[in-house]
Amino acid sequence: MSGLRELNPPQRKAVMATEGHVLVLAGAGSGKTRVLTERIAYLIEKIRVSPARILAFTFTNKAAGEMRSRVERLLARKDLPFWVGTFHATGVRILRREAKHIGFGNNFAIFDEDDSLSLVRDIVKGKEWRLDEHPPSLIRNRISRWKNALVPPGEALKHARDTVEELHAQVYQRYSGELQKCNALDFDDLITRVVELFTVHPKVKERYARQFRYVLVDEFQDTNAIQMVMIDALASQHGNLFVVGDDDQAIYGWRGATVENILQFDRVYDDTVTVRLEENYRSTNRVLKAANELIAYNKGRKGKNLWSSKGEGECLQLFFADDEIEEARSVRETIIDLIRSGFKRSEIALLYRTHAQSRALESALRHGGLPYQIIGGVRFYERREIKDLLGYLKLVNNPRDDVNFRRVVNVPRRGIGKVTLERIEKAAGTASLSLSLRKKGGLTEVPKLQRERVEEFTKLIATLELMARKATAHDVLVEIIDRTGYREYLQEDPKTAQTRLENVEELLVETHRFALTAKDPRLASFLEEIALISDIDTLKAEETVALMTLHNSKGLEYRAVLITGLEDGLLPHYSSFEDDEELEEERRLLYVGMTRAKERLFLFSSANRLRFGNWTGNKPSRFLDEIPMEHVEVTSESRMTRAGQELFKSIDARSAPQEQEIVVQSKRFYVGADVLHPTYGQGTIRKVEGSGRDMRVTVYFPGAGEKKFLALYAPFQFLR
DNA sequence: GCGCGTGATATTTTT
DNA sequence: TATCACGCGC
Repeated sequence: MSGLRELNPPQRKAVMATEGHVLVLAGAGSGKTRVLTERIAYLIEKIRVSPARILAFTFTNKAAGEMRSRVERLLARKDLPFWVGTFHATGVRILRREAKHIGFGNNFAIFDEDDSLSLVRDIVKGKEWRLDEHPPSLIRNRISRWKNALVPPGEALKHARDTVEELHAQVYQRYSGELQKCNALDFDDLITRVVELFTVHPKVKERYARQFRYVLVDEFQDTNAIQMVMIDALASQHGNLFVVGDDDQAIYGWRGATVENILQFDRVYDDTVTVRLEENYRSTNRVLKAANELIAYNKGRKGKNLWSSKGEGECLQLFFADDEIEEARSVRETIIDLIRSGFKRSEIALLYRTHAQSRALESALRHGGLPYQIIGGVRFYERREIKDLLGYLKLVNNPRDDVNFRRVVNVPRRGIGKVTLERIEKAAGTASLSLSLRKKGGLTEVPKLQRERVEEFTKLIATLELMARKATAHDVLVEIIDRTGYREYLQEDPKTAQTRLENVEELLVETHRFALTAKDPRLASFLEEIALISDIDTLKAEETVALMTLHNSKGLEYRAVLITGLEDGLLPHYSSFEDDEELEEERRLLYVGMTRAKERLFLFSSANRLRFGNWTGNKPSRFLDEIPMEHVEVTSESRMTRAGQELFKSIDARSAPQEQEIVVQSKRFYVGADVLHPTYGQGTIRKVEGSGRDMRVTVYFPGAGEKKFLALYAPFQFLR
């Protein structure tokens, strides 16, 4: 345990406060992963806790894997049986054992977003509603919200607030029935069903709560209400709950995450010990100060001030471009310069607000011959050909999966169209499609030719199913591609054939790799792995520049970070303009991006952008006004562009102490604010009078008494 | 049952 | 720009 000595005092406190409720407010780069791993190691080695009695939640599978290997390295042991995983993965783990209590087989399938959406779409179609009048994604969202509020399908109708919602409630009811029929759970179920299980079967809950003597949660600011219920249940027996988070990095409010979990924690558990980690080990002070000043504009926060002993560092660089092509070009040149000055490609990240922005950037990088990897975007597993093949694999793994039956029954085309499918459904009644077809003689209404085709398909699936019991996922996939003539089918369209075939090959490589490395190489295990995989989990340790959204950059760090698209409408995004809280979340998003940088931070803003094939104009992000210009160098190229010239006028105006600046700054002058004065030291604002240029503040300094200042010229630093 | 043309629509972020 | 639902004609 030599690691303990290397921790700073608050970190050590966080590691060693093993009993009761502990809330760690961990600023960006303050070593929270370190604290988590040291704490687990400490529990196992010093407190002598059996590893199986420790449960840790992480935000991604990748983080879970890293945490496990770091703990094992610390203790120089292998295969420690402590639980670490995402909420979803942990939910699956529990539900696999307890499925019978909630009326499912323990071999239940997991419906991904797409399966679940298809099911909603099928239900809407089945009701003969128009898809454009009843958008499946909207309904799916509504269902998700009901589920997360623990409203069962039977009661949704009562909760519906208008006639449209009443229709959605009908879909919800049907949707639940269909899931049951398919022996499948959707993403929401993986958590809500655990909570339901614990409510209906307190004995089961008790068993788990007794097992887990210590529960730890990372990225606590991005947990939602139902996850909190799950955490609380699991920690209910021993009451040893350790959560780590940073309210300034909460970026999943739109997904139902609530900072209230952090803000209320010490009120919910009155034995809470709070530890603050404010020393940053990641970034230089320029980066940190710029980020601190920006985030200080947010109101709803606990407040903290990060500092670093890493030295001043280099200025941030800001580049204004006329359009996104020029922006991409300067991104490329910046990266090339960085590499020339000794940066490795893998030490550089390129971030943006929306996936759509990656196009221009990718093309510039390709032209510069710069290898990159892109996280997310059009995801591999969402491509048509991959979905088809996975559809087969899913159906083979779980013949009750009607959603994937419908997806693949006529792919490649085998003459089973709409009408035949309807007849199959009618004949099946309430039974699942694939299974009912295995009984002879049901399809009397289907013409002979079609019936033979259906029988052939049924036989194919049954054969593959038999095979899948022993064979690897890879072998089953090879068989599917062969038997269905899937390659030939893709070749029918010469325009897309090549890329699609390459994707199929990639899937084959993927399953092959899985067959060689996985503990259980069989189909079910493969499908489970890919169901829970997240974009960021696919980030490979390669010598490439990483491209990703700001959301995906959470938890990562890079020597150099480039953030593009600092424009009003993009960052902050349009959708947040109306709502202060959403605007604050956008600000946090930029804060998260900025604090990923260890040494160099580059910001890019473009005056024009191509949207749906039309050029549209954008103003520079309002957040740029909130980053103090003393830490920022506007690149000389910007002076050359039209956009840059315009902007210079406003920046020059801004750097002179004028009305505008005071308006922006004024919200920082309020009674009770702590300030630091170069000669008088620390003080507190007692009084604020007037506004704009004439604003006066009275400050009380313990060493020097009360002093009055004109806010405009007050040489304060603000403390929190 | 299938293919094709047309027009509407999308880009916010995702476990 | 790229994709997809829809409807028509074969």
